[in-house]
Amino acid sequence: MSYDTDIFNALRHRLMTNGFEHGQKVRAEHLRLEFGCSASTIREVLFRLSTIGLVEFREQRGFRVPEQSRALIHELTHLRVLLEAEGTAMSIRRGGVAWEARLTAAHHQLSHLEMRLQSARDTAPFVDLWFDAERHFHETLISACGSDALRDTHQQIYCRFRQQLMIEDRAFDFISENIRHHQQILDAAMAGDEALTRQKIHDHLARHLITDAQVEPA
Amino acid sequence: MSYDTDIFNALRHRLMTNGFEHGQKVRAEHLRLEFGCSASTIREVLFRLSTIGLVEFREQRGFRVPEQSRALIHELTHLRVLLEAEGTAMSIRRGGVAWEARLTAAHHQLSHLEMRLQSARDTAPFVDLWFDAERHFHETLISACGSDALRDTHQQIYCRFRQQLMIEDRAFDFISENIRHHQQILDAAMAGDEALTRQKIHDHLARHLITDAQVEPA
DNA sequence: TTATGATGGAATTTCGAAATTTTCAGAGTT
DNA sequence: AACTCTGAAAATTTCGAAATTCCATCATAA
Repeated sequence: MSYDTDIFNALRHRLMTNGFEHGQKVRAEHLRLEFGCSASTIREVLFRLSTIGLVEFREQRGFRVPEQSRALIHELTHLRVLLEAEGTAMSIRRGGVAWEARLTAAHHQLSHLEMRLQSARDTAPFVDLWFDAERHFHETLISACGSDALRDTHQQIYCRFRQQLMIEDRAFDFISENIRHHQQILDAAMAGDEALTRQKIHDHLARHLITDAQVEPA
Repeated sequence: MSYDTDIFNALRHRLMTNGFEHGQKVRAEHLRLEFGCSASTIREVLFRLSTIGLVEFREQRGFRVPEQSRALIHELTHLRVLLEAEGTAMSIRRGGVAWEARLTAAHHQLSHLEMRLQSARDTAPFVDLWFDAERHFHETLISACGSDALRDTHQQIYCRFRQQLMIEDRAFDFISENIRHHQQILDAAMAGDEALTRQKIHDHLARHLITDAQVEPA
């Protein structure tokens, strides 16, 4: 495995979880020391991350983590619903039993974790696990869509979405809501009901959308 | 303007038009000589292009232009329809007169060019102009959608779509069809009919989709 | 003839440093 | 107090070269 790809994945993960603060400058010089490689290598990785929007690049002023923004969260959520609903509908049509099995497994793992989270006193040690399980469930939803392009695009948007939410969003505040949503998505998908599945995916993410009421508060 | 960005745009344009053949290796060493910069600079740019899918990267084996593939064209078309129809519907809702004016202007330029193309003996000198006009029209369609994230994503997909089509697709073979399609999209959008506009955008791109009949030819 | 392995040239990846630009703290001015 | 200037420190961008890895060619052997 090459250096480049390792560092890319490490930084991507850190940017999606809580390794950086929004708006913080990402100093290539510091990362160079941390990873023990040269500035060029770090720079390559940061450019790659900037192309998918995980860091912003300004000439002569380096890279920085995008600011958190309600409007951007709304945009990314909208795109996620669009891509995820479409991909899941395609999976329903062409996934077959193998996909249903994988989806059931992914949901089982996720819901098991969420149950434990619900009754845990200290949720901190679960955060990383939950993060992976939730992502795996949503990736599995679209995994049988048959379009790598759609999956890649969805992954880009999902990464940015997570990055935007990470600090504000306390996963545990909405655990019981999430459990219900995930169950509904699973049920609708297993029943082969495309329209209902689309609806449930939308409902699951709807709280991140800005409604007209919020834009123009009477 | 920095070197990096210049080279990035130059290569992106070349990859979208006809500067490279599908599957061809992109030798950083050669580009280094051509652009008169160092290998690292070229490498940075190629990594950025690889992140959006315009070149493929394999460790220790450099970069190459993606192969042309019917399946990929189908996937990219599908995504384009999804994003462009959604973005245009949003533009219809919130674009207002300013957007209508811009769209009319973009369409006028495009159709004027297509008329001349239709009657031209040698179409070669028009290709670049048509390329820009067509892209401008489609970008204008979604320009008032209010979501930078959607616009960025659409642009990525559009670039890859163009790259896949460039060699196979002889623009002039479908000029009269395109003229009709563009007119229908414009009319539906100006009439404020979201559903019809979505339909017309789909129809416009439908010939790049693989139908069931093609997949399983009796 | 086919397969295997060696070899040299070409392309890649990474590095460290030089050149350029920004940033920031503090001195001086209005 | 607010503003500008200045110079040093820090960060960036680019470069050229060293180290590594691939690839085509050819020689050798089964």
